[in-house]
This record gives sequence, structure tokens and C-alpha cells, in this order.
Amino acid sequence: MNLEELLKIESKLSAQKKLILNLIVTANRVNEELAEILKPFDISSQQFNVLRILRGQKGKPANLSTIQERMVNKMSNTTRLVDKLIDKKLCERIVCPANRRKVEITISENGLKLLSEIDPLVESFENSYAGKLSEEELNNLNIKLNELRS
Amino acid sequence: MNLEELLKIESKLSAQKKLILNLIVTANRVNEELAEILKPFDISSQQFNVLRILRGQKGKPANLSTIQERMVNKMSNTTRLVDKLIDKKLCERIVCPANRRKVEITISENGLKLLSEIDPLVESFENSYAGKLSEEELNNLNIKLNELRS
DNA sequence: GAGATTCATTTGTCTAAACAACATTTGTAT
DNA sequence: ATACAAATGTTGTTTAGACAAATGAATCTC
Repeated sequence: MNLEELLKIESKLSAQKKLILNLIVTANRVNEELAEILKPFDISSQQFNVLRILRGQKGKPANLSTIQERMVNKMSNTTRLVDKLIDKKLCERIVCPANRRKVEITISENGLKLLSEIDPLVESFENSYAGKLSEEELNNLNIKLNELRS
Repeated sequence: MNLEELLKIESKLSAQKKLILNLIVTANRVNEELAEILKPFDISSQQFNVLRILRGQKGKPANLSTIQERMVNKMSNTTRLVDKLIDKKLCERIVCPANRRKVEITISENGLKLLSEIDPLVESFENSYAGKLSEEELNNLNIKLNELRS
């Protein structure tokens, strides 16, 4: 369905306006669907994102600024986000011995286990969602999106 | 900058995974920039969105469910969002005389004036942001995004 | 026309986000 | 050494979001 229909917009929008709206609306839907997938596991998409970043460290601990830099949506309060994960025993935090201002955050066994349960569900969503386009179209789309962010 | 660089992801992602991340990251940046533009006017992007919907009614009042249906990000609490706009005297709400369950919400003169101040700023952002791509690329991108949402 | 049902919105509550202020540790220049 | 600035996180506060329950008005059924 095109944007004008979807949002019941009567006037004709410029391609530029449409792009901005399209990006926001499309990403919102994706976020909603991801949240739905994660809900049974009692974890928000932000928390899921942090867990995946921690796993990507491959055992090496991460500090808060590293996590923040890699998060898809930079949010201000990474401390409390990590607090939640610790409450759920999905990760651990110790004060960095070399520099006591820093903290070292690592994913726990529980966290890894949870991710391994969620992974296939998310992947299957990604594939079915993106499956509406061919591999070539996807590559092209990714390139254009990269250009937009430049 | 491509996604892997941006998020410091070492492993190679599938085009499908990349698309999902790209959509989320790109839309987030757009939202941040829009919020930045709106900040001096002391209005959130949700509130701005509602105001534009009301203006689109061309004098015809809108009720809450109409607004909700047209919002780019469906959020649950349109009542309180409209409350904020009323506090700022940007719109008005009366009980619908024909059906007293409904409310009739209209944009005020103030609201129209505010929009007319903000419009050129948003438009100039839209044009400069989307200006990285040609008109043809934009049209193609819009089509693909529509297909993704189908 | 009394009571159930549906509709449209509001309210309550709990959790998360934005933003600023604060605290602690480290680095640097004198 | 000492004082000052920068780096790194944490906490506090205010505002917004999610979701469910509640309210009040209209409609439907018998």
C-alpha cells in the first residue's frame, strides 16, 4: 500500500517528503514486529540490541561508551538499560581494574542462551520481511540507504 | 558510511539483516534531525504530526480515531497528546453535537501559524536529506519501501 | 423501555526516554 | 605535589509511551 493511501493523505507529496515519511513509517512497523517477537521473552528491542552487541565482543568485555556507540538507537541511559539486563541475569558488570572510571560488561551464559533461542525467530522475520524483494533489489536498497545517511 | 562501519559490526551480515538494521538506523537519524528542528518551537514530532493531520482536514473537525489512523507512529494515547496541544492553544476540542461519544478536534489559528513557521524548515531538511539521491532514485526507493510494507 | 452490547474516549498505572546535574577517577600542566 | 580539566558513569527529575480498565453515550434486543 502506498503512503498516501496508508495515511489517508489527499494532497500529492513530493518524492522527498514521501521518502522521509516512508522511512519513518516502515521502520516503525519493523520495530513493532520485532517488539512482538521479543515480548514472550520479556525483553525490549533495546535490551536485545545490547545483548547482541555484548555477544559480538566474543568474550571481550565492553564498557558503556562502546555499547552506546554501537547501538542502533542511541539512547541516553545505557546505565539503566544494562541494569535491567543484570536484574535478569543476562549480563554482568564489574569495575574495570585498569581504569576504575570504566565498567566492564559481559554477556552471561543465560544471555547467550536467550539469544540463541531468539535468533532463529528474528532471522525468520528478517527473511520473510525482506523476502518481498530480490537479493539484487535488497543490495541496491541498502546502498541507497547508506548514501542517505552520508 | 555503511552499516558495518557505523555500528562497528565485524561479521558479515546478510542483505536481509542489513536492510532491517538500515531501515531502523536511517529512520532514527531522520527522527532525531526532525526533533532537533522542532525543538525551538517546543513541540514534539508526534505533536507536529497531529497538527499537520488537523490542518489536512481543511476546517473539517477530526475525531480521535481519525487522528490515530493517520498518525505515522500509532501511539496509544492520542487523548493526552491532544491535551498537550490544547494546553499550548494550538488546537481546540469540543464534544461532537451529533454523537456525544465523539469529540471534534480542530486546529487553531495559532496552530496554523506555527505550522507555517515550521513548514519551510522541515521542507528544507527533507530536500537536503533526500537530495543525496536523484528524483528517479527517490521514486524507486519509495516504490520499494511501499512493497516492503505490503 | 430495561438491560445488554458496542463505541469513542478518558484515566490509571507502570515502565521507559530525555536531559541535566552530580560523583569519581584519571590525566596534565605548573 | 597540587590544582584544574577531561573522561566515564550514575542519579534525579520531568515528560512521554504501553497497556488495561473504566467511563459515559448510543444502539440493539427482546
